[in-house]
Amino acid sequence: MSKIIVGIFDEHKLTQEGISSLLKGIEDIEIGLKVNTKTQLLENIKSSSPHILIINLHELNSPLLNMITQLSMDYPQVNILIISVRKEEEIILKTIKAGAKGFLSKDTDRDELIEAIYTMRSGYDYYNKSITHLLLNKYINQLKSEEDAASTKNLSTREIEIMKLWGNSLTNKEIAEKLFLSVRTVETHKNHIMQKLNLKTSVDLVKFGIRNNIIEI
Amino acid sequence: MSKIIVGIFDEHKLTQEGISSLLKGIEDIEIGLKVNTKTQLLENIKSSSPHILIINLHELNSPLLNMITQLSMDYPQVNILIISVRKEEEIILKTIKAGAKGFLSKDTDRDELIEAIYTMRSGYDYYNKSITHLLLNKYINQLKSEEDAASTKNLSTREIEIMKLWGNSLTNKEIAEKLFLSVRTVETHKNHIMQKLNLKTSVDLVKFGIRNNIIEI
DNA sequence: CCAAATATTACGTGAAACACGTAATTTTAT
DNA sequence: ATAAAATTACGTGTTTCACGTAATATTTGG
Repeated sequence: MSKIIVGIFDEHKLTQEGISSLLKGIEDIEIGLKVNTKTQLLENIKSSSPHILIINLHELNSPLLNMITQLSMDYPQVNILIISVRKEEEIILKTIKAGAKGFLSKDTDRDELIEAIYTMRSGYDYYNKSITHLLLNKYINQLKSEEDAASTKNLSTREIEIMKLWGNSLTNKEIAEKLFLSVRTVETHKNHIMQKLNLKTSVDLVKFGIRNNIIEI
Repeated sequence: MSKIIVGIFDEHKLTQEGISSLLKGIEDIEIGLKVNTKTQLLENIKSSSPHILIINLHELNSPLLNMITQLSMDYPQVNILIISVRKEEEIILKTIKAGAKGFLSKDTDRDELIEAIYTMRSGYDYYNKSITHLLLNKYINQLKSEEDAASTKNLSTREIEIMKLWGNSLTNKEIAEKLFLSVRTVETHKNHIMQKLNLKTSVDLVKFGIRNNIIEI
């Protein structure tokens, strides 16, 4: 395969140099674009046509996010790799949704950067481990608090199950079919839930479910 | 550090041999336990006390899941690493919730298996990339559907007003009295809201209201 | 181990809410 | 000025809710 052309967009010249120097001397990689402003980037991206565009994201603001969206639509062959010191869920997800194909957080070393570039050159996405952990932790906390809610308010397994399905917009009939129960049984379970939780309306039940991570919003 | 003692539980002897051979010849790793049944595992786990217990999960059933839960409670020093050809969200999350510290899907190569073992020996969790993708996709889909809903909100003042009251746990009758309307009118407004937002159930309406700051949670 | 408590299943009945249509009157926007 | 949208309201059939009763089944505490 021919050389991988890498572009670097970084509003801070110094950090840009840092990233650039990390990649210097790698035979397969050629840095074909180094820009500090949006204008420079848009002027030169076409002629340099990098395979990978590294964007060092110092802070997430909507102009930058829009730029990423725009780039990924106008130049789909350019794979955008975000580097960011911050790794809040919001930032990661928004950039990926905007079209970024990779994300590296601050605890990434040179080897991983290179690995990411190769991976993305082959057409795959690359997200580093801290992101997996971030997402997993969220999931697991969700699962845990689900249990907490169930146990503190002494809802039974079946009740939680039905609440979940109902909170997922299933009708009583659909729930009944899914669980091989009669509609009346589903209703009874729901009655019991309302009694146990001392709730007045089903609106309250949805809210309770959301607050306690039983129902996804 | 002394050798890492690895145990392998696999109901299929052949695949067990495969995993075992992948690890053969690595100086730091010693395979101290190779079992095919739950009974064998429980009989020998204590004496062999592996640092890592690889469980090849051919299919997820509750006895296996319970076994994982039990093991992780009874032998917290044994780090459980799940290997599974399947990678449905449910399986991954359930095993992790049951106490597994690592998960590798079928597209894992030998190097990654070894990396996972070293990582877990150091006390960290290890989940491979396909899992990140799985979780990310779920998040992104969620974000997308949220946006669609928000962009479609051309609700009238009256509709918002009724939605708010309803979201405050008032019944249709109460809303009607408060606004000097007939119950039927309140119903009509709610019908219109549902149509405009293209929602199926009132559960969805509560969620929409909360997401769009119309209903307080 | 057994009694008591809880969970799970299910029905009856009347009231409330929902789905889907129709429709008159008023307000808004082009 | 006139089309589009908002506000009001009803008809009718279906579904859900509230509240009770009740037969197993399972779990748990003494």
